[in-house]
Amino acid sequence: MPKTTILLAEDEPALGQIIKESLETRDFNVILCDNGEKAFEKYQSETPEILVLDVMMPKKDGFTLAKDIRAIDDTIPIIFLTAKSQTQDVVEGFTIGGNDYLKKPFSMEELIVRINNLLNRTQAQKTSEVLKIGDYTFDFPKQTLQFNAEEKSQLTHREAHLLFHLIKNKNQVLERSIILNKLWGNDDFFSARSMDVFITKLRKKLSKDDTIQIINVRGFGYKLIG
Amino acid sequence: MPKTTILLAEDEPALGQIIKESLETRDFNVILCDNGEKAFEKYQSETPEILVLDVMMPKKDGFTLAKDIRAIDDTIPIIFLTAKSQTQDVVEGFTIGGNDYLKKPFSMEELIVRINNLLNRTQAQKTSEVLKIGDYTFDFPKQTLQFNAEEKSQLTHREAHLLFHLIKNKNQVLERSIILNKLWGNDDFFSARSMDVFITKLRKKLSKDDTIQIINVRGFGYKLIG
DNA sequence: CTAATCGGTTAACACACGTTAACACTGGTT
DNA sequence: AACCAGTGTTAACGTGTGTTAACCGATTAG
Repeated sequence: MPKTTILLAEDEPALGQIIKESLETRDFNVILCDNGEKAFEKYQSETPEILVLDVMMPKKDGFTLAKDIRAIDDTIPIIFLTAKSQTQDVVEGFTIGGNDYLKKPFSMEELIVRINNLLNRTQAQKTSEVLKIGDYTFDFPKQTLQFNAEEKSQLTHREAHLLFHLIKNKNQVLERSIILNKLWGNDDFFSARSMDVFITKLRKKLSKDDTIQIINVRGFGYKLIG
Repeated sequence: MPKTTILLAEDEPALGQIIKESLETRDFNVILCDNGEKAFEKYQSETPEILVLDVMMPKKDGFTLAKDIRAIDDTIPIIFLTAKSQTQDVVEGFTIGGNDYLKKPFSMEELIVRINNLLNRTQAQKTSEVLKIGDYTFDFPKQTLQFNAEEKSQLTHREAHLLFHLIKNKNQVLERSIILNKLWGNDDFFSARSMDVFITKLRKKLSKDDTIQIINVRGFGYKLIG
């Protein structure tokens, strides 16, 4: 999974560096700018997934910057960092529309929670992980498998993950060791036998559509065709 | 109004006493401990509203102490007192979930301003914790759950806390041990079985909207989807 | 051809989790 | 003091999931 890119605009160097480093330990990719104009340039060149903007900045303040970016992109989540002197109603005007704000001083935990909230919300609306394979519909997050308009059947956690990887690599050979390491954390004898059992289970659950098959490639892995 | 209780952990006796006395003149109730272990005991027995922790202490340092307390309570404000002015230490403090930090030497005025900031802020944010999940509206502070426009049903304390964490981690797997340590304070057999009961209760109360589900991930935890 | 290896299938098993009810504890009411 | 309602824990029993074992056929190396 590629890292999520955050554009951070904060003019106070020490604080900006602290936030940047903390977010990087949480596996985000952070671009730090110390004024609004630079931030606008970076927004266009780097296409970040989310913006964290200090309100008071030289050259171009956070609200103006947000307005300019909103004119181009009206879905990207924005979090404002405001000093305590900002009046309540100015701030609240901007909280409508997928935005959020944080009063300084704030804890990193709070910021991270809000970033994740906004990312999840927009992600859930963008790409729900519903995959189609033959006459089946597979909902990975809900772990359900539906044949045509028949009743949904519930898959177990392991079944769902295994099927997910097979579908993602449809019509290609998926190596045994790769699956084993991803789902079992190792590729020893017992895990391998366990996986065989799950392949059997999936074959059974996918047997209603005979155009799709899980084919074994001896010594290498499996290939889902359909 | 009852006095606000501050837990102060500071190993240098002279400094600890000065801070304690000046805070008491500002009408705070101060518990002073000279090491991290004592502080943890006092935290449990006295339930303070805010923590002021020296980073370098014998027995248990401030960061470790904060980590242990955060496992139980993730809302209590924490202020770190640090002699080391290096950025890395500050970052570590923030990522644990600390709310603020002060570099030594600092003025009492600074400390008091920050204490008041954090107390006001967390109070203000606690009252607005209204979360949406599917067709339900969950009011965490009021412990109510409402389906569409139907009448609100009252949740118990445990139910509300468990649901809160599930919603905060919506569409991600929430580890059993994390929930158990946060809500029960341990993760032994009996607490685990107790939690199972509450999961059952929540599933029942959330059953009116069948797009949302609490899915179990065997051996890891639960995932709220919707 | 034979032995060795890999994978397929089924069943047995251990244990994590689900569900319900009984129980203990608390705080309030009469 | 006796009672009651509400809350959370413990107990008992049932179900589901994933691992292991056993047995088998298919494929391939020697």
